Amino acid sequence: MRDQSIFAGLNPEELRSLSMEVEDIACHQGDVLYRMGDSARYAYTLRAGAVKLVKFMKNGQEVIIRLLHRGDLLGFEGMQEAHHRHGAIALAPSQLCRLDLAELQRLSERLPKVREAILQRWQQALQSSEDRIMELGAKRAEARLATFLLQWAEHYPQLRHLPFPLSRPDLAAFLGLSTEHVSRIMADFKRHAFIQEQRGQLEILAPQSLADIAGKLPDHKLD
Amino acid sequence: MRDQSIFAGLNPEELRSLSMEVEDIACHQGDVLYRMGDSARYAYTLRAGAVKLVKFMKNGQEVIIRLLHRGDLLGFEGMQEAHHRHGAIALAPSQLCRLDLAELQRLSERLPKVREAILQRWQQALQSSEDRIMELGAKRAEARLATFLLQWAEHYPQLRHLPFPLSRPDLAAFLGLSTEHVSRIMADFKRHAFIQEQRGQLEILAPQSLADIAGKLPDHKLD
DNA sequence: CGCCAGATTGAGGAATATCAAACAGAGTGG
DNA sequence: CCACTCTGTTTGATATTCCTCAATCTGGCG
Repeated sequence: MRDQSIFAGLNPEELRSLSMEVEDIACHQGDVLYRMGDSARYAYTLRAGAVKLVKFMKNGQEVIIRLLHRGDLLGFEGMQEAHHRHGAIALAPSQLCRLDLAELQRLSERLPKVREAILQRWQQALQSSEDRIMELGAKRAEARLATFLLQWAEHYPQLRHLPFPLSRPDLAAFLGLSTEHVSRIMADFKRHAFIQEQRGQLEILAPQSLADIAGKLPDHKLD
Repeated sequence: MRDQSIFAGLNPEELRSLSMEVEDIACHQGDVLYRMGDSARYAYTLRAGAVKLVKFMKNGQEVIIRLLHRGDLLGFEGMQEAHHRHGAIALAPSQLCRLDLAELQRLSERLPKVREAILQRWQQALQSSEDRIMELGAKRAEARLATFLLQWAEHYPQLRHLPFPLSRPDLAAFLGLSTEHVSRIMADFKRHAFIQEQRGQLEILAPQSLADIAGKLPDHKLD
């Protein structure tokens, strides 16, 4: 993909060569990797597929805290806290590497390179959370969705036949909107031929138009 | 405060004893510590006062990414990135310690304790960002504001005469609302005698009522 | 006293949620 | 191969939340 160093210090081969025990895991759509509050024994790297990190509000409403793609890390909060801070659920058939947190801890104390890699991703996570805060705090539904679609596409080399395993409720839980509203906007985007969708595949037809909407031009309504 | 270890590994005395150069800095309300995009030479610890980290949208709208209190760190993104990711502005007269990032880098490589301390705070920052995502994504204005007031109060030992240097636009920029809406809700809270406000000081009169609202009980309107 | 910036209030409108109903598509059993 | 059901999506009508714009108010300060 875009960044070969994406696994630097944390790719399975390298870790195994350091006598770290790395378990390969495959899971299907909907599988729960861990639940929020579970005591944290393992961390994971996502090798293929997609995973959502979720929390729930008191009333049971689900909120998606982060979406993970190939190369992302999850469960690493266990390096500092005893329990997982979110639930992790596979959105699509996925492959992961499971790392023992205790071993990882030791390794990271010995190897600056591993430390660096973890810190790097941590930084990325913080960055992306802050971006979300801006999106949620300052943009309207259309703009949020447009931004999201473009960002999603960035994780793939092409604009056509993108894997898109998110349901409408998932999108809603990520964007802070109602399912119906998301559905309406997606329909709008399709009517305007900005995107196309079929059986879990997405195609970005008019990235520029989406980018315009994502920028939230004032008074530039769809129509 | 609540947590004596809050400066662990990063209090000025300790750092100085490690032959780290630590510059004490005092600033007044409105002072800019650094701007977004500035090349990052220094990091800071906030010893007293309050600071906001801000970003701006293309249209110029300000968004407050994080609010910092006594003991918080800022500018540490400079350990991984060359430039500051946000602007930092003092909300009140504040005192800080300025640390040279290069020195800090060296120190953290040598001393696990310092590393630990930084990592700890990083985790906290991520945690609080994720909490914000939930707030912004799933709660209504009233609930957001109520939550915020209670969280603000948590940073002080008492519920009366809390320093509260935030303007209405500041609150709005933090909560993702319009100034007017914030003003209305604050007025509501005062009318219901949940809070009281005078000259930059806040008093929480009915923490439980605020907590109820923060929980966003359905159908439990103010009235 | 008069002035000014920030805060409040009001009225109207836009954005979004809610509730209910219709719809589409993938299995499934006949 | 065709209904039939089930789940997820779309659509519609309506209510609510929130924003915008304009006007008024307040408190500090020259």
